[in-house]
Amino acid sequence: MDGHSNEKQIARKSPLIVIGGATAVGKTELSIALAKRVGGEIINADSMQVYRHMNIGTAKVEKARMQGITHHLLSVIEPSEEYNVAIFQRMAKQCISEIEERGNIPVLVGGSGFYMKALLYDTHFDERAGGAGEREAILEAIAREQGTDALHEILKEMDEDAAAVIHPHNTKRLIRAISYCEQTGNLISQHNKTEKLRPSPYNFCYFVLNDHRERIYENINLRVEQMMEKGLLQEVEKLREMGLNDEMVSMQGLGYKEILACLGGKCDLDTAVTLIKRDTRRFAKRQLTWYRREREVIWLNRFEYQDDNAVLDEMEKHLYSKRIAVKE
RNA sequence: GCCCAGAUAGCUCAGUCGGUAGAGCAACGGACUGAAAAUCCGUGUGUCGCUGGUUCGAUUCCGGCUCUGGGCA
Repeated sequence: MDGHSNEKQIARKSPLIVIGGATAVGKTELSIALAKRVGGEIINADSMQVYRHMNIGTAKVEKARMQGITHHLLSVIEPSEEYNVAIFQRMAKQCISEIEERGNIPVLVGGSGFYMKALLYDTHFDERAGGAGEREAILEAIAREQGTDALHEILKEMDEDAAAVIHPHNTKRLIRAISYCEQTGNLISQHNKTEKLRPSPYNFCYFVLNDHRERIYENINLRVEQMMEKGLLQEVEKLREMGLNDEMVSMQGLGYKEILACLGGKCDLDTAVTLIKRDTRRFAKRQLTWYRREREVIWLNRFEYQDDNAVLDEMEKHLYSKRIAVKE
């Protein structure tokens, strides 16, 4: 392929800027600054910031810090409502087309790598294989009564390749694989194989903001303290009064599940805070593992730059080379 | 100044009747395709304070030194 036709192809695809990175690394501020520079609108790719009434624990941006930049998919779902990758993908795609109509650039920002990947590579989600239903409940009961190995055996009968890859203890994965096969008649291993090869429909730049691990951990510890000062306890109390409990997906968010356990008398507040810090650190580590595996990622190590402006300059260089957000 | 105890993983400690070492917590690595801030898997990461001596061989025994507790002056 020669340079000319390559350029033509790039020009045909929709532009998309993606910013990922571990929690508390500084994505929010940087993304707003970039959006200001390139004329962007931000789409939130965070599985917890979508919920309403969950502001302190999710470190959601306040209106004042947005500097006039439009943010999408923030506080748009009730904590009792269902939300997952497929829903996120559908909503985010809608956002992208609206942003394009306005002549702006979509900037996908968040820490949920799975969500970002689903949008970026337009992963196909079969409508027949929905979320948690009766079948899932039955499979869960089997796991409880007969052990997860029983589920593994069931999957082995249906999809040997999937069974070889999913660990016998990973109940969630096993249930998903089994119900996918049952509901669609297809093999999940086959589905994953084809989705992996799907090219992105976007002309994108995928940035991952990073810093020294120690620095990230310091930020996390500090941020959790600040959350407590801002009234995380009261926020969770309010959610509890609204009737939310630890069964709900939204209440499995970091900070929420620990405080909820504390309110339920399972531990004291100091222990809960320590656990939030530790679990958030572990989460950051998992996020990094995810991004490390992603191909086509542009790593931005904060410690290699003078300041945020230098980071932004670097980002613009990459955008320019892809003909994204080029100013005439 | 003298006496006693201790010094082993990032932390708290165990142990080796002399054959280069574990436990808990913390940490680290990985997987992930409709719960993803979820779920699951894997890994000890160490000059056994320093320095001489005895010994085939010392983290272990002996001497000296340093540091940290506690006690007596």
